[in-house]
Amino acid sequence: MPDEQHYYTVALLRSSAPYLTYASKEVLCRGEIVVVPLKSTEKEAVVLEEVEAPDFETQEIVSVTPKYFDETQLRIATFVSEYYFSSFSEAISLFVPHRKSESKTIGAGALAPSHTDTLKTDDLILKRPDLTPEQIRAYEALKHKERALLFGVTGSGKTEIFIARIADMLASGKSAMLLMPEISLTPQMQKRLTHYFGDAVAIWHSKITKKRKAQIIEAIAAGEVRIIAGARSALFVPMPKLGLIVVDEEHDDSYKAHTTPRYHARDLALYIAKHYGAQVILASATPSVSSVHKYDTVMLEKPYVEAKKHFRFTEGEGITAPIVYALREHYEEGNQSLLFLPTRGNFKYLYCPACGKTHTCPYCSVGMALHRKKRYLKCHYCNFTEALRESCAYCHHTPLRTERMGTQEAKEIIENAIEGMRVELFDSDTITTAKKLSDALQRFEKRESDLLLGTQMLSKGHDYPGITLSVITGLDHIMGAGDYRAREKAIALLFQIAGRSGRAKNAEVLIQCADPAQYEPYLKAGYLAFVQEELLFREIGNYPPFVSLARILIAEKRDEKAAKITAECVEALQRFAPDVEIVGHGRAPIERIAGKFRYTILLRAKARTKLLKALHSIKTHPVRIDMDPVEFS
DNA sequence: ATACTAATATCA
DNA sequence: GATATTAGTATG
Repeated sequence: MPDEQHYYTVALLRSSAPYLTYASKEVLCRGEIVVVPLKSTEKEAVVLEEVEAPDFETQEIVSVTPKYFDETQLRIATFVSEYYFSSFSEAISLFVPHRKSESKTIGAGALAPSHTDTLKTDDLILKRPDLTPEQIRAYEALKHKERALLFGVTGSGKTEIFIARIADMLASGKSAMLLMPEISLTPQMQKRLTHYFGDAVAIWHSKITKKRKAQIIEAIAAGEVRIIAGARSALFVPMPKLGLIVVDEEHDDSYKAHTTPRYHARDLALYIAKHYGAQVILASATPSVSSVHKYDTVMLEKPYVEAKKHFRFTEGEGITAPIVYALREHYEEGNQSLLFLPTRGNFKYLYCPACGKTHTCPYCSVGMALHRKKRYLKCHYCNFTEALRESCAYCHHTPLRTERMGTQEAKEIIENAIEGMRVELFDSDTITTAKKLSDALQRFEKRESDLLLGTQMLSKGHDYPGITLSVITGLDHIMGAGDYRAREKAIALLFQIAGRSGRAKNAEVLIQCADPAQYEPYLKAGYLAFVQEELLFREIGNYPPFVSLARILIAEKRDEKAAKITAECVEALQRFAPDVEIVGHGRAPIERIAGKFRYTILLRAKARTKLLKALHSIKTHPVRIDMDPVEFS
């Protein structure tokens, strides 16, 4: 083997360059990661296949690393690149490579996962949760299903059920994966998992250090770590003998990646599980409309504590008198409350009362958010920042007013209105680190604060004990977003926030909206009743899960160029009618971001394959393709 | 992706 | 006319 010259096509990692061919004296295996010279630098690349000597000049690979992707990873990456329209390189770069073990030599056959039978079952702490009769019923119902949706209201004990299934995996020598939508949810879950499984649990997400990740990979290979739990990226950790993937809070849109490849971690989990013969459990108190339609639902009905909830409605915008009254009432009774402000309404904008203009970003067609504390204006989309101005840029009128309610402003209003009330801000501006999160929650738990005031973050599954009042404002903004998922988003949020209160005692939920009739029926009938009704609308209106959608985004510096590309794509796509329908095309809701003019085309098709075929025909145009979009701005 | 090159705008 | 900025192209 030593002196012969071999040639291999490779895919550069973290690059969209085409496959390149390099020479090697050594025999290389498909999937091995090598270092290759490119221009004047060196890059990591994955070996694809051996080829005949090409008719152009080739360079020698620099070195072979001890890392490799297995055949399954390569195949899943191929699927991801084709379905989500990325290069193969971008798709394979999602995966965490295996490490070659010392004992194995390089050569054909050496790259199969080398640790299929090295899992340690003997010295493992194997505690199981005690399940209630209702939990046992649900556990038995989903035990033998290849995939299932576990539906249970907040506090019904879903977690114990999938922990029981994880215990089953460990007992039978398999491993398990648990996905959560947010990094901020991992500490709580880690605590619970560690209680049952000790060091067999590892947490994985983008904030885990390189060094720690290397340790984890080592521990997985040694069979010590058997459960990987974390955010989206945990899905790409190589787990030998994978038997189960749990997707907790499966309805959460955070599972959709917002950089290429724009995969949906829940959907991809189902695809990956099929390759490994693993079970999938999707869990949520507000399951997605699509999942209810697609998968067998296992219900978990009885909450531990049967709390009575009283729902009340109020009109208006921002912090109104009825909201203050309710907060004061609960405060004076010595209870704690929670107040939700919508993320959209969370930004204050500079607004001129004389000419009516909003101060917009010079590069984007959006208002610039006002950060009053630091006295500057910032664009939410491109991060352009400028000093706060006193007079209107257009008509020089002074003073300027602020529009919409921010958390900071709401806090001040409430603190001024209610003597002594201690408000804990709980939004992504304030809660920037894990420490700040746990501190805030701890202060609340120790009753050093009386009100949790925040945005979207409040709807995620953190544990807030002792809340007797939940106030939800700005639901109409979400309901009015105008895309096909607006109703689902609004109703799910309502149920999530409502579920945060009254875990321990009877509670009140105050909902600020224009039209209670849009919400009230479901509060009585339950979330699944809403989903069933929504499914009827979706079927009639031709929306997912009855069709597949794709969104094409065109963003160019020159408006005419963007318009031209859009028109060309529309023309090319029209040839695929009636299999593929152009739902609409034109300027994007946010017309300009970072100086680029934006257009979108929305496509719909009954057959996914037809949709993919149409989209692959326009791949040559400079466009971004978003399959199964969850955002439409 | 990114280094390199051609094209075009900017400036003394 | 030289230089800075941008757009386009090939990379093995």
